[in-house]
Amino acid sequence: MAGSGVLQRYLSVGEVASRCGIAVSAVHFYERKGLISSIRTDGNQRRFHRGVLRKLAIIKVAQKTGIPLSEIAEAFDKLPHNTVPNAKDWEKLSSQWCDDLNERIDQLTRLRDQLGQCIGCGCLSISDCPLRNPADELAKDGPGAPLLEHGK
Amino acid sequence: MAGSGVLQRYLSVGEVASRCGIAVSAVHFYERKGLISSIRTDGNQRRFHRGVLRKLAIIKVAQKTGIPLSEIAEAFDKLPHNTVPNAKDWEKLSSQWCDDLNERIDQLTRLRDQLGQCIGCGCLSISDCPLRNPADELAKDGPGAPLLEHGK
DNA sequence: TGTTGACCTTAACATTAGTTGAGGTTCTAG
DNA sequence: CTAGAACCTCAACTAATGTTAAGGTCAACA
Repeated sequence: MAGSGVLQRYLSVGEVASRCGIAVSAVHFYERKGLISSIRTDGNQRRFHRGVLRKLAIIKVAQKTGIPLSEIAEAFDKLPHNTVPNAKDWEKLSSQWCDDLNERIDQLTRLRDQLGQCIGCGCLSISDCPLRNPADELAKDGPGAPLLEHGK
Repeated sequence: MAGSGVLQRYLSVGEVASRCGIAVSAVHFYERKGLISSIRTDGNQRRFHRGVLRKLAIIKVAQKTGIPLSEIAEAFDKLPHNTVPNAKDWEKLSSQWCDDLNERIDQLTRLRDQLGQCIGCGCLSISDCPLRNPADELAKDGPGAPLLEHGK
């Protein structure tokens, strides 16, 4: 085990991976993308500060909400200090992502309602739907699908 | 213009693309993936039955709900007849996808609530969070991230 | 008939988020 | 000290969803 003190100061890549429930290759990947960082031993092996666990936990949550890694990296970069995110940082990040999440939920909810309406009205399938031009001669009005723009 | 009768029976790929608001390359792509089909002119150009517009509208909606193309293709394949989806088909497809959508919304909602809780409790950032082992010595209990499993 | 825009195929590229394998080095336990 | 586990790099591959480019053909209008 790397650095097996009573209170380990540094973690090997394998330890980080297993403690976070992700693959070693994913840890490497996140480091390449600049999301986390490490120092090296004399033998060129990575050693991670334990704060990386918090970062990885944050990454996992953000990913679940649908935030791409690039944005997560950006958010990390914008933190005032370049160490481990503290409580205040986390609050900032998470409430921002919570907003994003709410917006995505709203979008999907609107879509669901629209879909529900369209199941009833049959606008996708029946030619006399108010939104669908009867003989499709609306086409000359220009491109773009006039369908399913109910709620819009 | 291809087949310029008073009531066009067949559409060229460009017409289909512009009427659906998608790129020609996307139409080709969907055909390669088996989602739509066409016949050919003597000169080897595609001609699409107008029903393809309905199919493409359905594809667009399904994609918005997060259904991958492979599943859309599967759903199309399972339709009893192999022509254009009719009202009943559409109802079946859309209500199924509506269920999927609802589930995704529920998932995201649970995540949001969890995130909201964690903003307050600070479990990701503060070491005395009930879910976070104080000195991280819980690690020997095996791999896996113990964080953010509140609502689970 | 000539020109031009729309079309054809095939292959390569782009993006996101990683995984897998080859070939070689380091670390740790016995 | 040595075997084997864990680590290293680099390149290639996966999957989904398309786009772009190259090189060639077709068709419609004047």
